[in-house]
Amino acid sequence: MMIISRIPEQVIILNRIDRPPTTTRPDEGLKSLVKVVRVLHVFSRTARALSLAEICQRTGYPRSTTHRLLSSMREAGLLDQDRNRDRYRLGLKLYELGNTVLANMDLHREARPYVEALGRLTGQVVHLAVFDGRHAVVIGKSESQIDATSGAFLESAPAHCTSVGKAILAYQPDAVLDTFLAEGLARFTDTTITDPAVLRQELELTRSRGYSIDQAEHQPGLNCVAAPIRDLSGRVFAAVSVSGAAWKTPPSDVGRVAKIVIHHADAISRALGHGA
Amino acid sequence: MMIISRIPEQVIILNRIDRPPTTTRPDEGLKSLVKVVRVLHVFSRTARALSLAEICQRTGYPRSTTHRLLSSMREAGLLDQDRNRDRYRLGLKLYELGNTVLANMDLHREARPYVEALGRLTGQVVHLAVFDGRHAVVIGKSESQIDATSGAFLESAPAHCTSVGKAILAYQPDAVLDTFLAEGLARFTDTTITDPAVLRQELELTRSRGYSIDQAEHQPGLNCVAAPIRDLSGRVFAAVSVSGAAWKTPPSDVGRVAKIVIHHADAISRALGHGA
DNA sequence: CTAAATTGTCCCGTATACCGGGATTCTATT
DNA sequence: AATAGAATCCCGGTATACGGGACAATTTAG
Repeated sequence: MMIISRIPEQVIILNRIDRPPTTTRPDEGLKSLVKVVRVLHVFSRTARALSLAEICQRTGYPRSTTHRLLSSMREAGLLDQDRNRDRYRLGLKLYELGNTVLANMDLHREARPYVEALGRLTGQVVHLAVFDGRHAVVIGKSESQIDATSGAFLESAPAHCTSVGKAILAYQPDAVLDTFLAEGLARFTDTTITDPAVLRQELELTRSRGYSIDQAEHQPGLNCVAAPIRDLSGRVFAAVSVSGAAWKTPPSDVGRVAKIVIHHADAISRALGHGA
Repeated sequence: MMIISRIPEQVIILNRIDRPPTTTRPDEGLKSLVKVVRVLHVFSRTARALSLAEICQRTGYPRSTTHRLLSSMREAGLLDQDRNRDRYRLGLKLYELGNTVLANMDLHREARPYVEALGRLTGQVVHLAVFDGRHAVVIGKSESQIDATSGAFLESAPAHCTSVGKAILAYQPDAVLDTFLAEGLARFTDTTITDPAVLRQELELTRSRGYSIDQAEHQPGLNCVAAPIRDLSGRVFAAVSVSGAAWKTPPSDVGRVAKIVIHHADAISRALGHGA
């Protein structure tokens, strides 16, 4: 008995005419997928394992719905469940997918020549890093380019106390920055920025001049200058930096070095298709 | 034997007679989520960027459906799209989620004492690694335990030529192994196993004796012995190994060392809740 | 340069797959 | 053993996603 849908046939023709931009909402698409992603985002480094009730509370979804959702996600491998009746956590499959993302980045190939050139030009160590929401993960280095497809070293450091981290952070949407700040800013040296308000100012400054600096905020005696790299959709997702011992890099040099770093970073962005 | 549904209601019969016409299966849950995951799995290290048509072809879904699906996934951040009308690839958000999975693993905490004990007992270097579908990623080492929450080094090597890799691979479901083999086995030394059939045999052997060995298959002159680690659902997802210079470890020692490695690996599994 | 073929996007009625209140079962606590 | 609280299951009703097909934007062929 389906009496539900009975739409007047006359209206149909008119449909094509009215194409006012306001009526067509950005329509988030599949409703269930929105829910799934929402659930995934409930997990974080401080919320590693959550019960059904906790997930309900944080998402606002009804218990029954959430339960079905979680079961399906577990079945699909997006979530793992501690034993049979216990808490949920992010699934191992996500780790696998994440590593595939990293391995498939064009950044490895495209950035190599620029990273090496930058190393030769400055005579200092150059780092290439991507952002994972919390850390700046180093995927390339002058003199020892990393090849993610055949085994590699990966080094990572918190984003708030490294030049690459701040260069990326400065261009993230507010939501990302808020999430980042929510987990706290650990101190590493006596110059590490641990006050969220101060960091926001620092990022503002970084945006305004186009490059970031690290004054021994992670490792004592080590200064760095970094500039952001954009993917072909224009989003900042990586950065390059030049590092040097503090006593070897007088403040007067920073501006000069920064220009070179920015130039190379922009070249990498272009190689990735940004603005093409 | 199997009673599918215990609802012998006579009343309902009129309304929905056909209960088990097509779906007698354990009901995979949200249909759309199954599709989403299927699409995610179409991507791999050899299929980095795919067009709508290619994805349709590989999944078998109709164009229209796939298009809607891809749009929603892009909106959700699960996929990124090169420019506006171009290919799709796995989204950066997946990388972020993957790193969260790694950071949230109890393995870091729980395994540390056992890894260190194993290092003291054998006097050799001990590695703790997890599997990402392709590589064995080292997340812990005797003498220098890695803390994923505050910055770290990660070293990874292909699974087919390391003891940790083979220990994990030996216990993976067929589908995972097939995917792994499909991308080829790179040669590193003259003992590296590059023939899929030979590797399958080797894994069979590994299963039967409970530990794996690496006879200089990745680095010349370096032998290793590894044993699998299970999470609390019983799945093998990690392994520990002991490495030593080939000339220092006579074949007669392998059995003795393997026993110790297995013992510690099992202890870690238990600490994670396996069999509790 | 035009035409044909291919590929991406949009529309819409329909069928179905999901929603969520509430009953039921299971586990933890007193 | 009894109670409370959480997780799981059920089922009617309806919102939602499906997918054929039209249309638009490319690319390739002529």
